[in-house]
Amino acid sequence: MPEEEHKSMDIVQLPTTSYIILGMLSYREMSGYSLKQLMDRAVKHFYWSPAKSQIYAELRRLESHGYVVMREVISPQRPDKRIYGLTPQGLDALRTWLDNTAVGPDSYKSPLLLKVFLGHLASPGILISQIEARRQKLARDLVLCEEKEEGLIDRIQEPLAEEEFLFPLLALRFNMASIRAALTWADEALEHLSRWQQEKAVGESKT
Amino acid sequence: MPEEEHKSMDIVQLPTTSYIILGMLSYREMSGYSLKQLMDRAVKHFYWSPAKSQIYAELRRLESHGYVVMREVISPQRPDKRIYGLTPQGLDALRTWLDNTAVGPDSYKSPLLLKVFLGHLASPGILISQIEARRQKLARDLVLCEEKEEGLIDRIQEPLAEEEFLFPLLALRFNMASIRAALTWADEALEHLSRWQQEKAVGESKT
DNA sequence: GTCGACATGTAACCAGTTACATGATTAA
DNA sequence: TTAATCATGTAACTGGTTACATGTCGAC
Repeated sequence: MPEEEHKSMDIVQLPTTSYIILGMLSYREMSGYSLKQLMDRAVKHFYWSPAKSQIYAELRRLESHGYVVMREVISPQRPDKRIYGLTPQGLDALRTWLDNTAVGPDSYKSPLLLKVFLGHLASPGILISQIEARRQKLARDLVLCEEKEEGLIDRIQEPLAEEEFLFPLLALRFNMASIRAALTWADEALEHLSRWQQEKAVGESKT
Repeated sequence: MPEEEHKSMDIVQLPTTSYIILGMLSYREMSGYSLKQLMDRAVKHFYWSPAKSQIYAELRRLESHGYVVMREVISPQRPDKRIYGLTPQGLDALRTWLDNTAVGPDSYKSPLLLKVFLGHLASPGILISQIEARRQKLARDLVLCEEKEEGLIDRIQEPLAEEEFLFPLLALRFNMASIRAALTWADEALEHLSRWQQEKAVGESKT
């Protein structure tokens, strides 16, 4: 049986970060600097935002693959800029990645949960205050999300603009759902832990 | 050569991974091999599980700090083992880290959410099937969590054992809350996306 | 007689961070 | 004058992965 040949010109394996950048550039061309700002606002919450030094390096790599093109903007007033734009090949690579059904697994790293997990070695009061601090941060984040959501919903009502805001809205809704779940969990955990703290205090006073 | 002297007095700042390992060794002494297995089962879900090569390297580093001690178990039948145990200094370092109120922020990386966010460039059918696949995986994970939860609740009822299982239970409950939130989100997202798919199909048939 | 569990490691590599370096403009 | 924002980068480093290397034992 003859082997099936798929001749594909330069299939390059890029890390996820590269595709984030290509994705951001699909909205509009941008400098490394503004890319960093956009990623801090938009993707940090469900993925992450690389250090600026890495963004600049990544842009140069993408350029070497022909996925983006650089254009220098020299200004007498402002600092010089390097504006990067997506090429057809870049868009193609991005689409191929998006439509690849193999989606990597989520990774969740929570130092707080780790401390909870090892709580038997911690000081009850400190553990409780760590969770309380987190609960407050979550509450603040939720408010920010709600404000952002309103802005998106307003703009989604405009005709012809639905597609542009549906996807960011879905991503935002995921964040909000996660935050609400974490808040509920924190309340429950704090109840358990205050009982534990009391029991521990009683146990120690008896000795 | 008396060059090798462990430096337990140093104020060393170790990566989180080191403290996970110290934490695992606080339950019982273990080999690198069984450490890896335990971490895959217990901490992978709310933190992550390093590659085995890293665990072995990390154990050697912890040993050089005097936080763990190694004992070789030579067996004629089984492969030789290196069993690592927590030292008082190691426990001390772990407790200090746990009680440090500066808790690092959670980091959440979801390639799926990234694909959703960039959904305007994706093929509707494929994006939907990616989310559906995820929903099924989440449902399976939830069942596994529920089973684990029952086991923990059973053992938490036993007197004197509460502390030992309260903390793993709290961590597990966090997972479950996150999974349930993600499932609800997926249902909502799939509804939105199927409407989008239809609209896109109508729009294209008109041209 | 091959496969999976047990068990430990090395070497090469890559991804990503931090600290450093430069320098203009604008606002307090 | 101090600080923030704009703007781009280099160098040194660390954390972590993958692939490779080595070997035994028990089960099918």
